[in-house]
Amino acid sequence: MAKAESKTETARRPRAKRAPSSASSARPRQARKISSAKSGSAKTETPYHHGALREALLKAAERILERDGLAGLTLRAVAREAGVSHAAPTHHFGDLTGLISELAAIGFRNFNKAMASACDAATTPLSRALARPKAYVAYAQAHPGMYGIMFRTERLDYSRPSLHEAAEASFAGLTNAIAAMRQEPIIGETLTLDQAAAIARAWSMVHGFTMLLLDGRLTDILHRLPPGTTPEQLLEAILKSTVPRPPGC
Amino acid sequence: MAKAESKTETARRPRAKRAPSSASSARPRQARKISSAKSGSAKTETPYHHGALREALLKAAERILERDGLAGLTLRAVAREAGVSHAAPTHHFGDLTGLISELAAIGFRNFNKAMASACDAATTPLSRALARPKAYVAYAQAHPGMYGIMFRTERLDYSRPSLHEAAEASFAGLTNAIAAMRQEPIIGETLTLDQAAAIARAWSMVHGFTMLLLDGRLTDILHRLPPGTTPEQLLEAILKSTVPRPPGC
DNA sequence: ATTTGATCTTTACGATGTAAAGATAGGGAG
DNA sequence: CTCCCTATCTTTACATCGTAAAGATCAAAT
Repeated sequence: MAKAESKTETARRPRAKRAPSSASSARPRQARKISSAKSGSAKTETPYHHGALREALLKAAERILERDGLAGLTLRAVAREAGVSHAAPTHHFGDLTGLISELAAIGFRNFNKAMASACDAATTPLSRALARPKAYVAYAQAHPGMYGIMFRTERLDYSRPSLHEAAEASFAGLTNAIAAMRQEPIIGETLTLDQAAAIARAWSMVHGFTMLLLDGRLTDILHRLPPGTTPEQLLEAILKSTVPRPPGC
Repeated sequence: MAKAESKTETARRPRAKRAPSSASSARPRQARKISSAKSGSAKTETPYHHGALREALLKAAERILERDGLAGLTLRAVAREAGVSHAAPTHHFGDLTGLISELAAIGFRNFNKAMASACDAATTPLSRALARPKAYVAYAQAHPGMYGIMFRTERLDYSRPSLHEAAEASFAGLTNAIAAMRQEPIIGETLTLDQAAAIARAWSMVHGFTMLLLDGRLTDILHRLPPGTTPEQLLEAILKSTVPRPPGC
């Protein structure tokens, strides 16, 4: 650990220890109150002392995740990035698990949105069938840290409604896509073994491919293909050899 | 963190600070020197002061991994379990990454052994085709902590020869199995897109299935199947709908 | 205007990884 | 046989982390 951060974490912010009314708008924090440079427009976008911290922390966490990766995402780092004390997040998320879960929920929502819009944009049946898994992998490649949060779980609290709903929506989208592809809607809560196998197979394959790709375990395979072959091409080759399954056979 | 371990880590072992020859065989350590209760058989299995620590640490790490899971596997916990000071592992593994990598190498070797013997035991072509993936998932279910170490990487140093070789052997086994199944041996270092797709698809599917299963993300699907359906049955259904691929079609 | 309660900061504690310096033998050089 | 050398292990120290508890601060309600 230790990332050459120096600065012994104590005495970071001057904070004007004992001066209740020194310069009226002394603005003790610096990283807050940035939007609406003009004074209040009767809407108080950032309520000065509190209110926007929760969103600010989530934004900061996402920024850290994209900049420093999963290892850099600590409670204290998030607080530092947001310009507040290291214990501030506690009141909003309770826990590191809480913050990560809430962040993962955001990730799932964006993830679902990306897949849905990719599906909508497709025209031919074949492209429709390929659109979802391709969007899946594309999202993971574009946001590896977020995908790691979402799936390399361990520290995720699914009892939180936001996370539960977002992840559930993701699973429902997959299930519906498979059902639509097989022209065999799902009845009630039960599944036939065939249906379950189709769903689990599709999910396993795409998830496994994504994990192996992000972990760099497919580079050997890619290097043994004609130079310049992209992961997307490999994925497409995999999908095309699996997806069709014409009624016969 | 904190697992109710109390004991402030200082002043753990009496160690007989200043008594060079108090009772001759004072046995300062307790967790070492256990084999060969009879005195030395001219072979000195455990060289009294050093030598077997490396293996002891790896054993301790594996024990912790199976008992407390991935979160409990820390350098200090391993040292504690082995009955040595918390800095002792440094000299043998250099790093937490070093220890985990070495442990993962052992895991890969056992993993490969399990799959190979499962393959050898199979008789019919169909069972041969199913044996490897089933053994794959079975190993992961039996040793989830170890599988996590091996694949939920992040802290793995593939430049270590032991890990590199063991993981490479695992990949080679998969590749050979696919090649044998397609009756189309691989020529040289290059792969056709079809071959690469077959390999990547097989690996992605089994790995993805395993991850989702270990993370509990397949329980919903399993609960919507006839009660009592096991993960193995689901896996078999998935494989049977994928593997055959008869020459036509 | 005073109190109240939510929000944020300080302070503190145990745990972790890692580095550096001190102790301890096992084994060779003289 | 004695003495030193080197690998091995222990102590000590430090920065960081998550988390809990107590103090400060401000918006708003009474």
